[in-house]
Amino acid sequence: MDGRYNPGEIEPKWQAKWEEQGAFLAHDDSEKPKYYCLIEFPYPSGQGLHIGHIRSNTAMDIIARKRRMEGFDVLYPIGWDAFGLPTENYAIKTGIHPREVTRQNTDNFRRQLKRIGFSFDWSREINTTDPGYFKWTQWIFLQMLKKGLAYKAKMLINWCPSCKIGLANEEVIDGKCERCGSEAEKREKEQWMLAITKYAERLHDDLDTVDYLEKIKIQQRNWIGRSEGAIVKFRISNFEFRNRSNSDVDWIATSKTPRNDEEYIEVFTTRVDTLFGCTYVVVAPEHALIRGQITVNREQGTDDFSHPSVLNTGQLPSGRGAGSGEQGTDDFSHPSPRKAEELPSGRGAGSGEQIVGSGEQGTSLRQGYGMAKQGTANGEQIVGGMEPGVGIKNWEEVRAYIDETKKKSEMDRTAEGREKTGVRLEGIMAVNPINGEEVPVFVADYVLGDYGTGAVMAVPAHDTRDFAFAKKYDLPIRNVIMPHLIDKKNPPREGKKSVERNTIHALVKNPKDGKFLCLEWKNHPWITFIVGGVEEGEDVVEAAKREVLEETGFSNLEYVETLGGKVQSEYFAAHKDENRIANTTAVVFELRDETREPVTEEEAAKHSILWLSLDEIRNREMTCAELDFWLARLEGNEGVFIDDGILTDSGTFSGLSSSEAREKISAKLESEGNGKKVVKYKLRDWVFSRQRYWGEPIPVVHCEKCGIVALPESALPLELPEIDGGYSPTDTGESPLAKIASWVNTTCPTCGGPASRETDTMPNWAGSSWYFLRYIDPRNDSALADPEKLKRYMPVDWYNGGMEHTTLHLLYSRFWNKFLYDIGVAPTSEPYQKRTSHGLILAEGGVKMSKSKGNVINPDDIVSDFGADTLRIYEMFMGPFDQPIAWGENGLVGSRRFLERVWKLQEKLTTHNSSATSPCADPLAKTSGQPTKIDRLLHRTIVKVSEDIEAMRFNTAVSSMMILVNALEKEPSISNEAFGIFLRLLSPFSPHIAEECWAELGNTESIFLTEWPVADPVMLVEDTVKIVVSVNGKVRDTFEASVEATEDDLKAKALASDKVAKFLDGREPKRVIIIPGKLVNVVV
RNA sequence: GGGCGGAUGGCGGAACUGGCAGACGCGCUGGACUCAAAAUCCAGUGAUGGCAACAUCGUGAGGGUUCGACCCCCUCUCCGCCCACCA
Repeated sequence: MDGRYNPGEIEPKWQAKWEEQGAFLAHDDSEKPKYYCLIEFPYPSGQGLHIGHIRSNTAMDIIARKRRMEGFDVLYPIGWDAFGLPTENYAIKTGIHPREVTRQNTDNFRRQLKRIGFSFDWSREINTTDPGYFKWTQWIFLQMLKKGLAYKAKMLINWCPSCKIGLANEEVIDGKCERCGSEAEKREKEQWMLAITKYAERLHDDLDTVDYLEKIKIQQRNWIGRSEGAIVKFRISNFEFRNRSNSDVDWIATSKTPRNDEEYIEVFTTRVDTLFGCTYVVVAPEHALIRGQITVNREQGTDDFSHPSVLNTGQLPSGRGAGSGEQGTDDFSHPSPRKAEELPSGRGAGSGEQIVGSGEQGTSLRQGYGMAKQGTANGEQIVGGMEPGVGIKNWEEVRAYIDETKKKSEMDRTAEGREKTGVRLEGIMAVNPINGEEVPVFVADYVLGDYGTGAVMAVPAHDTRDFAFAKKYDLPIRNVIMPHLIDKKNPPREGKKSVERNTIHALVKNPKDGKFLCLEWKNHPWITFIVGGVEEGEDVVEAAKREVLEETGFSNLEYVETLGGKVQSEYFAAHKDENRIANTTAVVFELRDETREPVTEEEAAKHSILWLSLDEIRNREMTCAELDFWLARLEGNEGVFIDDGILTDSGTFSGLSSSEAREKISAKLESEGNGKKVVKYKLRDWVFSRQRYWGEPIPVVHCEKCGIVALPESALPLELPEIDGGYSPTDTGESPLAKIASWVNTTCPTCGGPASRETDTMPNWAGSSWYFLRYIDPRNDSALADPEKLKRYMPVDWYNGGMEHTTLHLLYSRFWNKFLYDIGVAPTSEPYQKRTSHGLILAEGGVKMSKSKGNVINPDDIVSDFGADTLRIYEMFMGPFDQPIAWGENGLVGSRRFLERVWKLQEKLTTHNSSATSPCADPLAKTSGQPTKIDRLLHRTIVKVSEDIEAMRFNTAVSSMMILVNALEKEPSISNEAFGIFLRLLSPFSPHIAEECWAELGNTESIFLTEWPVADPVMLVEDTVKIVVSVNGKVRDTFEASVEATEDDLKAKALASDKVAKFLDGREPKRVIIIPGKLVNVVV
């Protein structure tokens, strides 16, 4: 060692050596077990490497380096997710070819990453824009097309009328075009779709087989949105057929359902237990019943119930002529894309895409439309059928409503407090199959056309949305679920008989002072409202009035309201010596005057009258289990009870719990052909088209004769044509590719006739959906990757990335991998064994770093000023890895000082630079003799650092190394062995300084070829421990004790303490709690 | 509205499974070195009271469980992220 720590000198030196030695290459033929570390490959933006990239890359670099030292052959690859909007926009602005921009940016990123000293296998670098790469992206698309997972459908896209281009969702800010600020519109366009919904169940269930952070699993599950429920068929009465004749298809013949004059609305519900409370039915504006339009490409393949979501008569053959007989027959409990040969047709609307602003950090896996926006139109083509509004008498009004809905922007539909609107369909009624009751039918936009069946049974008593709608349109509210309570004060007693009764609580208010009439019982310590039973067939209000009169004599009451539905409570009725199951209705009255009739002596003997204000009721011990419900409802929290409970007024199902009732009611419906249990997913198919230049061309042509024809695999890669100048999309919203006639016009691979190329390109999620496979065999020209190599490396053992990618990217890539697994390409069903996430690095002040704010930190500056090792260790030390953290320069100084101190430790080495052989071959070499304090600390540090790395607690790992260095500094001398062990612990964090010091120790071999230190158990055993003595839980003293000290020893020693004696103050300890090895607590 | 996460000194953050709150780092204060400064080193650093030993208080607020609570339970406030009329 010569003098000062100079990272500017040693860092490039070691980087060059490692590269020269191929130190971090993965070996396909290695004997060692493999370990595949993956980070999300960056989008090479013009802004250069973000400080956040360094944090996540360093974390995985630490794991990769540790794994190598643990004897694994590690694959830690890197590449570029280089298709994407910023590059394209830059090209539009400057006219520079995106390929050139990409080249410059990747060069810069590569240079920056290499300066940090990451142990990437650079020989496997990939780039999604490289034809040798996207050849296989296109190939996968063709396989999906073959298996019927890729299809075309009409979709709404965001459209800027001023810029005349389609906008990705992230380009629409608050409903406006990001660039020009004009209001974005929706425009219908035919789009390529990928049927990810066919994999919904497996994507959901297989999460059980992988080791992802729980929060990631939760997000994935929520996104997939599995819900169990039931389809219920409501027959439409008064339905009038019209206009069958003008259909150009024989829909009757192709309709799978036996035709009769009954038509149905099918609703999806998760709460079939509330079916008796249904007082109307609502269909979405998009629903076929009111569109009255027959559509194709609807639903098929995405639903797992036996009937389509619209009128049975609406069924028509799909556009491909496959016949709608197929429709609905797919059973997706075991989806097998291998079998799915038909083009599944467009269930058009997609789910809400969320673009999660990841800033420039994290990775580029961030663009595109993602899954389609919710609430957009179904991909439908009108081919004939009924005329609009069949059977609907107020069709004009209905159509006006629908038109209005269409005009509403996405914003309006979700903003403005979401007041519910709708129109009743006059002339038709729906029949509730469980009780034969006719209920009205509405169209309302609070029902979504693309979820479930596009129709709901409305149960206002038990659904807040239905409730709001029912209130507004004055529809009946029927309570059929009772909350269930057990009275805690008088719980039911075992062995007593149970009696179920309908009861009332009368809440009688005196308008003079606002107080309520209560009863104070004489033989029991009770205060109650006026309580009583409801006679068979008696009206609850009448019953309540009667009870008030009988018990108190007040006779002139005005009925105010009934407080929601019944509440069931179980309690022990001491005055009757029996358990009661009381189904209680609360009725509110006001006194018109204080007229009182005489009360029988018997009643008068039982209780006396008490007037209590609401506050008193709340504070006094009322004997009323239902009190909380009554108070809430009195205060205007209307009686919508949305939880599970006990059924009431539900025919033979009354008395069942909600969950029992769901089973039994759906079983009954199914046995009668009126419904069945189903599972639904919120997940929508993936909109896969972009009207952009800088993406993978979709490798199909449109032939006048043959329709959509896939390119043969031999024609791949289909490369982008050169464009002079304009990379802007066309005025029509088509991709810029559409402008290049020489490229568009081609011949059909099937018939040789004229054909035009598809001009849409793929979203840049495409390239990132399978890149982890390509790393394994990145130069293979004849296959996506060699199957043997795939088998060696897959699955990815550890994949770390940002939470912003847990829904879209993670789901897309799992989907593609599963598809590739199904067609025999990928060796594992799940691509990633383990997934963790990092927190973002924010700018100082906790805001996002952005060019416009001028608060972007350039890693080059930090490396120049402090060194890569300092930057790395600081980013690990600054805070918990999984939490967002604000950047601050302050801590950097401390990290640099730490490395300086490490450097200086070399001066204390006992055998400085004296040996050419490796003095630290065996990490446990020096465990003989009496372990010193330093030995023990060293070995504890080995344990701490090892464990912390595995748990990604890098901050505390660094802290424990600092503690060790602080202690080593105080030693007069340090053994080479001890220092060597420490260097190995440090090496994954700050590899250059560790390697340099290691070489200075006289080692000729890289520190990364040594083994990861293992702690000697002997060194971890302490012979004395510090025992804390507390009195009443407050620490008063401590003492050293042997680890073998018995409880009695500890107790005696603790009680002998002067300080304890002082706090005992002569009193005898009541109790002494002894936790061996830790503390003694004296209780007085 | 729903889900997830968070709140600890002047600051970033520690605290295993309920057992000495504030590790480690930054900053600050004092000292050493220096003509001086930087760098480095040493000591101190939660608040309050006290010359001090020491005592009391203290982990967003309020309750509870416990011998003992940053940690578990209940209620609430605030912050972040994600989703959001999903039947």
